[in-house]
Amino acid sequence: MARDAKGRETREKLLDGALRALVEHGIAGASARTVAAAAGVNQALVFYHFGSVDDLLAAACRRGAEQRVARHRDRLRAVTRLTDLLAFGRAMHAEEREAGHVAVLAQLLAGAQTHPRLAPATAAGLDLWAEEIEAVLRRVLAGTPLDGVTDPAGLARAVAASFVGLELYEGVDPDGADAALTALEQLGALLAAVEELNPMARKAVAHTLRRSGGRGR
Amino acid sequence: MARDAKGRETREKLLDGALRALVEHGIAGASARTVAAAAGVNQALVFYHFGSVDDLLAAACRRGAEQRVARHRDRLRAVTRLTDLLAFGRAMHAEEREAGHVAVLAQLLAGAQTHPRLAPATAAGLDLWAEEIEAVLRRVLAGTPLDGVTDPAGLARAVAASFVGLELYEGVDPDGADAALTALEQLGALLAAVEELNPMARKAVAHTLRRSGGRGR
DNA sequence: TCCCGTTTTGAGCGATCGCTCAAGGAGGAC
DNA sequence: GTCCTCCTTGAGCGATCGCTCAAAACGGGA
Repeated sequence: MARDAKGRETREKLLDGALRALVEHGIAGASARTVAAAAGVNQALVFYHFGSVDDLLAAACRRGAEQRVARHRDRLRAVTRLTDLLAFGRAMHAEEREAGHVAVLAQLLAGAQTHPRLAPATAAGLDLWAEEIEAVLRRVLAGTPLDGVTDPAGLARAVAASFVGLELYEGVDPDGADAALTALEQLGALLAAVEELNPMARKAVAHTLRRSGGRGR
Repeated sequence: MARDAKGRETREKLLDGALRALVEHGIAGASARTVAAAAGVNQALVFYHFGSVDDLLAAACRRGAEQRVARHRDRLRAVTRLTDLLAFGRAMHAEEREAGHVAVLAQLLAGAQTHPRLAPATAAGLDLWAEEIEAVLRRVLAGTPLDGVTDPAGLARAVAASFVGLELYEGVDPDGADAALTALEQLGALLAAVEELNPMARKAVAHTLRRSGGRGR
């Protein structure tokens, strides 16, 4: 093994171990010893390489979010309609669950409420997702009556936040979470239906949207 | 103090202290000692009255959800339009935040992923909210083109889950959470606009909805 | 070969964890 | 008064926490 590659490999092991420990034991059980055990290294290396447990978890959060986005980026970018976006969300969620990656970001978000050092990392992880979703939304909404009415950046954040909530929900009530996802798909069908309206009806919708202010409430 | 009222008062103090400790220290910091300190009682009473820390937190979760629903039930039931529902959500969230009640349910949901004893209580707490929201949705959606297209029970769960996600989001990125809420309000304006369409356009929307299947995807 | 900087190790520090326990109030029944 | 039951207390158990440290192991340059 090359000299300079040793420390780097250990860091990789610790980051992977941190994500695995978060899935398995939650934020409360992700201690230096459990993370190191999951990584197969000595627990003192957590502090040698990352300084503290919180800093390791923050780094793992960034890495986890990047990996997850990378796993699904191609399919997310292939989305062209709102209903496809929801179908993508359901499929991605099922796959992540199958692979045991679920709720890591949610655990870190919960921990960030009381561990200030985790907040920037979790916010960055969410933003990574939100930016991907925002790009899709901008493309999907362009030309529809919704264009210019809804803020794509805000909507993307809402979608990202909702997904975190749904992942947590699924952990305590899978059936309820499934019903929620189905209802959202039905809601997406409404938005898609507006796109498919005949020109006159579509014009009426657009007009009503403008008249209602387009700024909510 | 009457004989039978002593234990009951201690239990009340512990439940309140548990909620306060959850807000202040998060699920990871809500130990028997911190909860008892917040309640102003001896830590051994946690185990005398509730058996374990997890059982106390579960009871506090139920109580917290009930109290929160009770605090806002009147105004929630006064909601008659979808846009009012979102405005209510934003106002309730701001009030709860002001009062320091935010993210308790979110903390418990995160903890429930790895503490099986918490899962039923958090699921029940979410359901309490979802049922209130579901009743409002049934009333609000009745007679609109959305009636019969979207499942009110599932949609209510989606709303409840999304709100949990948004509370967590706000803890790490207040501006992003605010943008998300605004975007949702804009989305609500679209649904409201459909309600306000002229009869012909509205009929076209309803027809398109039926043609698109009404079951999502 | 020896040296030196990096990495790894296992022991151990003080603090906190969930929980138990023996001991002692504080009413109410008699 | 004497019980009896419920409630409360402070000490303390073993385990785990984040983190530190001295010493060993290792690999490359001289």
